[in-house]
Amino acid sequence: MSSALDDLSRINLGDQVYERIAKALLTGQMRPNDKLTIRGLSERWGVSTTPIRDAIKQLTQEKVLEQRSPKDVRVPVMTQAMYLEILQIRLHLEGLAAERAAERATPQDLRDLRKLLNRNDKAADRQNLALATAGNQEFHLSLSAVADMPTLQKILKGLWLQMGPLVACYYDMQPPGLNALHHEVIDAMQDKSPDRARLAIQKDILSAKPALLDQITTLRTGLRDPAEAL
Amino acid sequence: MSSALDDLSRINLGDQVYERIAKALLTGQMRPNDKLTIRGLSERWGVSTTPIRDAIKQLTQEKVLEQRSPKDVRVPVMTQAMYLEILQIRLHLEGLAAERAAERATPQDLRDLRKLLNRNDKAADRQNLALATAGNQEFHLSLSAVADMPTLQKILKGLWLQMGPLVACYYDMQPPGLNALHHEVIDAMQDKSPDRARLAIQKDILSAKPALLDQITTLRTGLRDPAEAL
DNA sequence: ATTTGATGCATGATGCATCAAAAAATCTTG
DNA sequence: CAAGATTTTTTGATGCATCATGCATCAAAT
Repeated sequence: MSSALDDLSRINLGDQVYERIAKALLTGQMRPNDKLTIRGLSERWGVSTTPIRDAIKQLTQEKVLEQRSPKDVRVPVMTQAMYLEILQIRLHLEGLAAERAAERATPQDLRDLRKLLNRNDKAADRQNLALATAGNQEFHLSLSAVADMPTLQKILKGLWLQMGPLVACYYDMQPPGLNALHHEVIDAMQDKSPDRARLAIQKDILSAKPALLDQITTLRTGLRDPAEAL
Repeated sequence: MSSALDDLSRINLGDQVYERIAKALLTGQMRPNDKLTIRGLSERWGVSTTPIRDAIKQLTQEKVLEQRSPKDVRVPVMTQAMYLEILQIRLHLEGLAAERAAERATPQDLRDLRKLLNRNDKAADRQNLALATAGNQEFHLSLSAVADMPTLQKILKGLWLQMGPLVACYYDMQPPGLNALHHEVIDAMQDKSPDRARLAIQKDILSAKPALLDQITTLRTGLRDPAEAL
């Protein structure tokens, strides 16, 4: 299960810190507008400054973290424009991934995906937020894995990370339910219907749109500058 | 003209080194299979190890450079599979950029783009490879700029960097000519025809496909391991 | 009371020393 | 002469000291 994590102690510290920050963003342990400092995380996690600096630099470059000023790096507050842009990109790219995945999926791939979906459904039933959000993301990314498109997967991973804090905040108050559309994607893949698979995943992506737009407004008004309270 | 470059001395060294390596890749000064070492570049360019390390780390993470083993970072040799994957992604994303650009382009945008194309045509006439390749790339990226989609542009920039060494090798022996399809893209934008703009840019992207596939085969046979020469 | 300027602290950038791992070169042995 | 073992060299990762800069705080002047 943790084939990639077993070697965690072997790979370099910077990457470990990267994953740690990524996880914190995805699970809502780091919230929009939170400030990150090299020395702060260094002391908190007992790691020297260099690996922390590496990780923050990379995340900043990927736009997962935002550099507001030379010494002020924060978890970005998603704007509506940014969300809508990411949405368009995802519709195209995840649609592409679903198509190709439908063309290439092996019986084993389909079994694995169904197993994953069952796990997600159970997590949703039990209101296990962390597992449900992680599972949801894993499903979306696994399409590009089945499609055998590593470059595409890397791009999508980045986009998911950017949306991470927003989604985490949302699930925080509005836990996810079962996801029929995910099952429809797999059914389409099993029928070798790229078009249906694409449409299903696109519909799934769009289904979250209204709620996330709401969440964006909530966050931005909630985090409004105290000065505006006049 | 160099609004973003005036502050070059102000921004951090790591980013300067990043740009320098990027330029070297795009202009063919660094070739596929070339090995990069921190200390090597450090001495060559008179910069300390830290900024070089930063730049190489970021480029490696973006898959612009390839980490073959823990201490062996190289300019990747593009595979056919990788090229075809990037091609699919670009068809979708640059198509999207062209559509949105066509919807939003202002008269000023159109003037700027035409000016750019004229410059490119002249560069092609004069067989100025460096200018022609840079200009070609600038045109493609400017579509996402006009579309006002910064996230999309960042993704496309990364993909272009990945293809950089391949394109540089190709232009090296097969200089580019005028590009009628680029003009067609702008004409479509001026007519506010997103569909035509998308089709034109997609056609342009595909027009390079056969030649680049050839180039891939050439490179891979040319760089074949000496051991195979039995 | 408000604004402005000076001072000190926090912080990122950079350079460098050290260490362990990898690679290269050299030597040994069959 | 070849293949393996061993030594030497190269190299990336990490930690840390230093430096320049930005920010906040506080006091003084208006």
